[in-house]
Amino acid sequence: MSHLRVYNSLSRQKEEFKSITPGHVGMYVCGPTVSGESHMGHARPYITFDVVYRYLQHLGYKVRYVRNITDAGHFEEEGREAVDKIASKALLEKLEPMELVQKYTNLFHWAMAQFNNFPPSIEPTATGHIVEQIEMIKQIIDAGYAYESNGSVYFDVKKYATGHDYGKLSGRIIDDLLETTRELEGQEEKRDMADFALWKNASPEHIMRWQSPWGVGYPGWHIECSAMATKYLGAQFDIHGGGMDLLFPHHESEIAQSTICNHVAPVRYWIHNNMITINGRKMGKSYNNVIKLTELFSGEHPILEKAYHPMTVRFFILQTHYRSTLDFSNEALLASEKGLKRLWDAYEHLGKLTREARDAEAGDPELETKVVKLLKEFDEFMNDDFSTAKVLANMFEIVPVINSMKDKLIPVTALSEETFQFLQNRFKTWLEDILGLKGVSEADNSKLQGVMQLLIDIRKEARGRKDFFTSDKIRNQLAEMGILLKDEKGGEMSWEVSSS
RNA sequence: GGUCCUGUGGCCGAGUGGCUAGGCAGAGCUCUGCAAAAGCUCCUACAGCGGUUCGAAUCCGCUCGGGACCUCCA
Repeated sequence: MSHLRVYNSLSRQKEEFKSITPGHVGMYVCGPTVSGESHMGHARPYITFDVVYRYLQHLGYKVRYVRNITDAGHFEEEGREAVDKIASKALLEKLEPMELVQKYTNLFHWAMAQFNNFPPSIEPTATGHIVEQIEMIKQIIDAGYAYESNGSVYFDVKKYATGHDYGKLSGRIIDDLLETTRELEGQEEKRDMADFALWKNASPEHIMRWQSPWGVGYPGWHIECSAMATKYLGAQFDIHGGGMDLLFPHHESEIAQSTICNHVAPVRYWIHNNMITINGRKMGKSYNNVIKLTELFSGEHPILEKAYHPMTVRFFILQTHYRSTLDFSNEALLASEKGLKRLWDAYEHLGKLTREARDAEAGDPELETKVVKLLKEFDEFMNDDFSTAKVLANMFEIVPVINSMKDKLIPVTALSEETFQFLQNRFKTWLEDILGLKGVSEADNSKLQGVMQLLIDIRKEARGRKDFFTSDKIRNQLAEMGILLKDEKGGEMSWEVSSS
C-alpha cells in the first residue's frame, strides 16, 4: 500500500511500516491529564500524531485512533501520601473533582479544535474504565505477576524480568533499577524498589475512589492505557505514540502489563515525539517555564510580544522533525508567523491562477522538470518517517514560481496543463488535508468585503485622476485601523487585516 | 552516579560521505506616483582536536558544552 518507513523506539531504527490487518491501522496516543491547563508542550504530540493520522488516511488506511483522557488522577509522587493530583487541585479550587475534570477537558478540546486537529476515533476516559482496569489487575495477579499489599497491588518487576526484557523500550538495565535506592515513604508496601503500583488504597481524605477486590482505592499510573488500548485496539495493535518523556516508566510498564495479560507484545511501532524546550530546557510544570495555550493565543505572557494564531503554532511545530527538540522563543514564532503567511498567500494566489490559451507556446521544460521533481518528493519525504519539514521546504521553493505567475513575470503556461493541475492539487491536498493547515485571515466577513470593495473603487478613481492625496488618505487611514492595502501589478488592489 | 540524545550561518531549523534544504532577520537591485507586496542577487555554516577515506557536517576516538530519562510530566 505504501513504502512508509517509521522510526520505532523499540528497535531504535527506521522500519518499513506494515499494518497487522491489511488496510487498517490501530493507533493509541497517550492523552492529557486534565488536572490543569494544556501548555505549548502538549501541543506537540497531538499535532504530530494528528498529521500521522491524516497521512495514514491519505495512504488509504482506515485508522482507528484512540486517545485517552486521564481524569482519574495520577500520584503526585509514588509512595508519598499517595495524593491524587486531581483531587488535591479540586480542594484548592473548591470544585468537585469531576467539575474540574470537565472544565479542563473542555478547554483541551477547544485548543485541539483551534489547532485543526481531528478528534480521535475514540476518546475513552480513565474513570469510565475502572471495571476494565480492575479486571486486568486481577488477570495479572492470577498469572502470578502482581501481589497485594495493604490494600494496594503492585506489579512484580523482578519476576517479570526473569522471563521478559523489562527495559527493552527505554534502554533501562533491570539490575540498575532493582538497586536504585530512593528515599520515598510507603516503599515498605513493595517487595522491590522497581515494582510499580497497579492499584492504590485510598486514604479517607482521598475523594476519587472506587470499590475493588482489594478495598477502596484508585488505579495506578500505567494500567489505564493498557486497559483501554486492549479494549479498543486488541491485544496487539500497530502504533503507540506519545512524548519521549513517557518512555520510562509509563510505556515500559504498559508493555509489561499487557504482555502478561495478553501473552503478546502489545505494540508493533512505538513512536515518540521529542520535547519543546524554552531556553534549551524542557517546558514542564516542574521547571516552572510553561506557556499555556490560552496565553499563547492571547499574547498574555511576559516572553510573548504578541498573540499568536494557533496555525502559526502548528506550522512552527511542523517545520521541525518530530524527533528533534524544538526550541521555543518569541523570535522563532514570529519567523513562523511570517513564513506561514508567505506560504499561505502563495497558495491562495495559486487557486486563483488560470491558464490562458493565448500563451500556449510558452512552455519552459527546465521549470517544468524542477516543479515536478519538487512536488513528487513530497511522498518520498513523508514516507521517510514523516519529514514534514522537508515537505514544507519544497513548498517554499515553489512559492517564487507561483508569485511570478501571479505578477505575470512568467506565464502560467510555462508549465504544461497537466503539471499546473498537479501543482494545484498537490498544494491543496498536502497543505490542507495532510498538514492540516488553514488560512489565518480574519477578512472573511462579507459586509466588510463589500465596504472594502467600495473603498477600493473610490481609491482607484482617485488614482486615475492622480489625486494621490485622496488615494493616500484612504490607504493611510485603513492602515491605522489595521487594514493593509496593497497596489498590485495592473492597477489591481488587494487588502488584508494585518496580524498585530 | 546510571542510560541515552545532542552541539549546523545573527535567530529557528533540514541534512542519506561527494551534488553543501527551507524560514526569519540583514544588504543591494528591479517593478512602482509613493508605500506595501512580489521578483532577482548577496550573506555558504557545520563546538574543538585527532583518525578512517581519493573525499566527512555526515563514520570512529578523545576533549569541552547543552539536554532528556532514572519521580507526576506530552
